Amino acid sequence: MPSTTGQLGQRHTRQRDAILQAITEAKGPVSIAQILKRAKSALGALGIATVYRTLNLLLESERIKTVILPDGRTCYERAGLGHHDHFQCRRCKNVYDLEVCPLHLARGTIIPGGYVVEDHEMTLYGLCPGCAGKARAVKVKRG
Amino acid sequence: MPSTTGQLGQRHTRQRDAILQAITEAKGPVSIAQILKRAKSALGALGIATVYRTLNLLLESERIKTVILPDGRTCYERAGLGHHDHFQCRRCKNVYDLEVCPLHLARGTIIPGGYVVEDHEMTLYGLCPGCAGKARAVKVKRG
DNA sequence: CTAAATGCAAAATCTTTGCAGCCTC
DNA sequence: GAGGCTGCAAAGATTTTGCATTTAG
Repeated sequence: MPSTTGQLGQRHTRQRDAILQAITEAKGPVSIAQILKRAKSALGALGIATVYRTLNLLLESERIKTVILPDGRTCYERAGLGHHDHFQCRRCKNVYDLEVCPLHLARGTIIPGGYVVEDHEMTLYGLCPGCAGKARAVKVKRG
Repeated sequence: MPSTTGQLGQRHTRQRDAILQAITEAKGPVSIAQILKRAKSALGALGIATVYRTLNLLLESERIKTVILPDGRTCYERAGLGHHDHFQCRRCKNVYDLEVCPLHLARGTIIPGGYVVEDHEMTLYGLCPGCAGKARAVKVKRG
């Protein structure tokens, strides 16, 4: 008799643990390569097919979301964070989640051109706190 | 003796014409598939490899730019338009260039979290003027 | 034990490249 | 006419799928 738990026959494995952890531990969206690297270091070995299959499972069960950055990198982040924009540092290339949305535009606002705005996705660029500090230090050193 | 015109031996062909035209005529970024379809209808036949090669040439000579939308679609638009955001209609799925940037944030502003903002890329979502009109008409019809 | 998950390798996509023939200039 | 351009098909890169083996429950 088939299971009726509604769990769609999902099992708990070391691989799935490590993959989900690699995503949830990050401060922002992470790429497949980053996920594979992190999870591999925790497991020793891990097939790329398992990563893709697990990501698709996590996407279907809405525990993670896909984030495609403007540079084309496909990344993943945990779901349920609510709306937030992203920030990519030009120096260290890391991507961070922003806590505040700098765009103040109410849902339904009509902007020039006659577009009715419902939503947006944005990536900001510049220097993250760490790299901004380093850049300042270099300037001071140089005089 | 090799050419010294600096033109890197670029020739004017029907194919390149049609491809560039497909991009410059659009109201916003267009995908490879759209470019191929439009250019093909103007030429009769066109190899996909020629499209890719021509796009890379146009990118190198900075006559077009790549735009990767948050849904992962790789599109192209003509260069030299200056900063602008994009708007994707949720109804007709078309992507338009916006004339005004709704984000008022000066270069160098430090936002919560300590990030120094230099720049941004944004895609807004909602209804384009045409689809907003149709949506209104449907509502009226229904009472 | 049983069915699901993994890992390999093969398949399916999308993009790039090599090469023979074609077309600008 | 010569060299760049095109189109085909083969090669790469990335993601998905099939199948035998392993493993969770």
